[in-house]
Amino acid sequence: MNIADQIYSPADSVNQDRAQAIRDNLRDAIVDRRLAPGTKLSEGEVGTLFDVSRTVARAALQMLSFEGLVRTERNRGAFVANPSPEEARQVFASRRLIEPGIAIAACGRVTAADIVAFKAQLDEEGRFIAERGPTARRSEIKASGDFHLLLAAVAGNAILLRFMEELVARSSLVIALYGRSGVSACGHSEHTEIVGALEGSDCERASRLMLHHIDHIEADLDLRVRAGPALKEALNF
Amino acid sequence: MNIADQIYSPADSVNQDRAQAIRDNLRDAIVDRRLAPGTKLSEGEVGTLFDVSRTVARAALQMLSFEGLVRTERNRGAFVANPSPEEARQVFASRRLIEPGIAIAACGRVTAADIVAFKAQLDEEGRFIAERGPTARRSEIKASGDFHLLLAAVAGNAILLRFMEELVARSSLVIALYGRSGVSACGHSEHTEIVGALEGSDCERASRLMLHHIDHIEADLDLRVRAGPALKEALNF
DNA sequence: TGCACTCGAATCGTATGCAATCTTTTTTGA
DNA sequence: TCAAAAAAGATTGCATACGATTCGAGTGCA
Repeated sequence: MNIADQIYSPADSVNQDRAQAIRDNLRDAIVDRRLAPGTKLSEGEVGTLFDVSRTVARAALQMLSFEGLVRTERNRGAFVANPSPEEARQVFASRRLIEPGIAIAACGRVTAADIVAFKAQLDEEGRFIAERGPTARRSEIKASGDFHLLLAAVAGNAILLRFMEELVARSSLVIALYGRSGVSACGHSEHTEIVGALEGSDCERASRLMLHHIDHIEADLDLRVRAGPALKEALNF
Repeated sequence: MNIADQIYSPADSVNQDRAQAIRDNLRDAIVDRRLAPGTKLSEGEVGTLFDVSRTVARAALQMLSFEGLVRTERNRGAFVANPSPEEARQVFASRRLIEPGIAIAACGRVTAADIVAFKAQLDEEGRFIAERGPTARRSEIKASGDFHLLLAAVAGNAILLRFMEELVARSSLVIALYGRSGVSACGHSEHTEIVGALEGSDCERASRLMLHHIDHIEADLDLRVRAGPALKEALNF
């Protein structure tokens, strides 16, 4: 359990029903790539898997569809989203627009307690990076996304936090598809630098570092279309 | 029918099912204030009203809930959202962060055809402002929101467009609750100026004008808490 | 009169069933 | 042998049914 979760999960989990829990579960599975893009998620299958009726499974899939993590086709079913290069660009364009501003907002509101939380977060990231094995890799991916979410949480705007949740999740999908280095391309050292800027209340620098950071992540992608989308689709089943 | 709709509706309406249509209908009703904040939207009522089963009505309400236009309470029902002053501030903080960037993006991509569309949009706004009566007022509110959506559509980023759809809708709700001047506070002349900047390819100016524009809208609000949220709730039924 | 309690109406949460639609396989004819 | 048509199978879209929960009115008791 990480800090960012502790901040924004309560509002979510207290919130509603079983559908939410299933959504969270599937979301995590998609984000840390246990579910490959294109994987079919039939209502019945999800239902039996979580031991609920199709009604509830359907609601969970609908939520994921709103977040852009799942694409639904009428009378065909739901599939883990398979973002096109163009969508990938839009995800990162959105992050470039929003996250520097979030960094500034967070910088203006950050408390000593927040800094402690950030340090803990960085430690956790570092631990997973040091470890070996696919489980550690998955945790590392999640942790590096959680850094950005923690920043958004500190910024104190629930709406922007939700937008960031969506963008971070979709980024993970994009990196899974188009990342060059198999590992999470989210530089740990850059996160550390950003926290340093926050600690020094150098908001302008925090913002600039964030922008560069996003550029670096995107630069690690190979956004050329590969083999045409039709074939790509075909390969996924 | 306005231009912005023509741009982004197809993807929506082709998309799914009847639930989407009901969502659009309710959304419009909320946005142009035929449904007051706090109004109860029971699944059964919505279902009979649109002549569908509760299943479909429920799906529509779930969508609205994701967009923040409707608040649902477990085992109690759905209500038109009643944003607090704090939420209102967050809506506008988000817009201040995003829309100047959208203005720049739009400025860099705007075509002659887009300019024509903008002019048509401005004309429509002007027409509704000149007209009298509640219907014209509602159309005016919608049109002034559509200006911002058209700009986002021109910017060419589907993700940001969706974010803006949500923010514009919630803004309308906020203005309904906290607006000082009964009328839409979205200055028509400022829209005109922004289009002028776009036409002259003065991106920096377009961005600056947008920021001021948002500030002006927010400045027209009275965000003091009135009589406590509990009483406010009580007054709504 | 005031308070606690019980009962009932309304509404939601969830499961299930049937029809419609899409996909795949089989059959049929050239 | 191959292509086109037809049937079978799987999955979704939607409606309906039933249990669970909440809120409020009415009742009994102090």
